[in-house]
Amino acid sequence: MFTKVLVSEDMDDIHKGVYTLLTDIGVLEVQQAQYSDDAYLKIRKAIFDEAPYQLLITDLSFKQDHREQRFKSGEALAKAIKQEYPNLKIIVYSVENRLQRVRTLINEYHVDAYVCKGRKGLLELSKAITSVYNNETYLSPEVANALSPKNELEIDNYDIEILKQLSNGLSQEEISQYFKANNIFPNSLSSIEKRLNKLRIQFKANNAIHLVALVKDLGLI
Amino acid sequence: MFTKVLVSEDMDDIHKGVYTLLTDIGVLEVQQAQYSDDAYLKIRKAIFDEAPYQLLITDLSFKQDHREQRFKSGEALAKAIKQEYPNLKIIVYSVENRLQRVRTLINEYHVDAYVCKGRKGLLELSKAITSVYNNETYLSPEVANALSPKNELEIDNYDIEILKQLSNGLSQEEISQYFKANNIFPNSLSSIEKRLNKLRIQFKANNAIHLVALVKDLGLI
DNA sequence: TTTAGCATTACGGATTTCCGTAAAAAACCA
DNA sequence: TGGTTTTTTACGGAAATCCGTAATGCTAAA
Repeated sequence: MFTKVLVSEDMDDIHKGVYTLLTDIGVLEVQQAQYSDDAYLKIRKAIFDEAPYQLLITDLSFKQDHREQRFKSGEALAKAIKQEYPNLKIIVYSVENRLQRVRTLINEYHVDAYVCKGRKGLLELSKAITSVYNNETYLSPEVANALSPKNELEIDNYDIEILKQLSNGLSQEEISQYFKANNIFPNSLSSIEKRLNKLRIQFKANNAIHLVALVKDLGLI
Repeated sequence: MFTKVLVSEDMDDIHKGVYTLLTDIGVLEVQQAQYSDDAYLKIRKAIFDEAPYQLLITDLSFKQDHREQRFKSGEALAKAIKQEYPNLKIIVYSVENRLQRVRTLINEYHVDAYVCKGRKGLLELSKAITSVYNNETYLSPEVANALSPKNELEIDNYDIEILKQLSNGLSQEEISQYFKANNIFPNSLSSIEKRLNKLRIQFKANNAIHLVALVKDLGLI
């Protein structure tokens, strides 16, 4: 079993639960980082001291306070860590259950497991730890189908960008201007209209307002 | 100190933190309910058995699963409980930090304390318990100013209703129809337009889409 | 009762969105 | 290469919005 684990989690009650779980399954050394930056520094230092962590369990979102953080989220942290230290296993433990985000974390950042906090969160976390220890990836049932594609048929970054700008108050004409200025294609007003129309149908939205409300609720933007 | 406390919280790790806190400060009997409906039933049963709880600590949002719940949220639970058993103290313990919701909970549902989950969540929860035990209300610092009015100058329920319907995909004309059908005044298209215009100015929104996006981010709808 | 002030409604024109069709351009493929 | 499909752009009319102004109605004060 792992012997040295870092838990990056800012809420102490959740950390308490994770901590007991880890000690229960025999992890000797469990450390907590309340800020994502602290986690990063601890990981570096541990490597420098030649006593590296074998596993990082991290939340995705951290409450803001006065301290300015270099890593704004667990996502950024995970990405950086995996790039620099691909050997360090990472389990993301979060309430977030958006498939899109899970997909990015697994496919692009190559984290080793994704566990949804929830009623059975700790139980699943324990499973995840075992799987990861055996070099397998693990996904909570709720997001298990995140990796099977064909889901929510292809909303790409271009779509997201339009929706974002729309929710920022730009008119379709202004979005067209903006795309032209930033060399994003296609960028004619007509294309923007067409794409929005496709999205409206896809999300069964009555109009652009409805559409933006829906995708905001889904967490796509 | 309280002797019998019910914690309505579906995540077992958070519950673990709260549980240790409660036993640490000397509460003898701590029970957990993972579903809001369970909490309601336990409270009723305890009263029926003449061993009522003195305090309910509840989250606001519960993860959904197959079991259909009568109370969709901690809000509904708190409201019902306080109406039927005003003597039972209630502390809401949630990540949610929208002033509007805190205001409703305190002013309309008369919960006794509102604590934001966060880095210092458990600490604040402990303070809240003491305050509530002394018949005082308690608010986390983050939401302390929720009760001072003059905030976000007068967005009333009528405004909220318009914004909600708008985000539901109704056109302004349809909202007018809807208001007429439900005897909400004013309900002419012109009045709706005017009110939306006021809101747009107030929130510095470029258009209706922008407006809805902004108020959704603020958690007003 | 009259009048002033405010809220509600009505109206009209400019702009934007919505939606279908079609031309132009680009990508694809024997 | 020429032909086909797909993508992008263009255009036009109907509907909805944005926005100012004006008419109507209601209430309270003089």
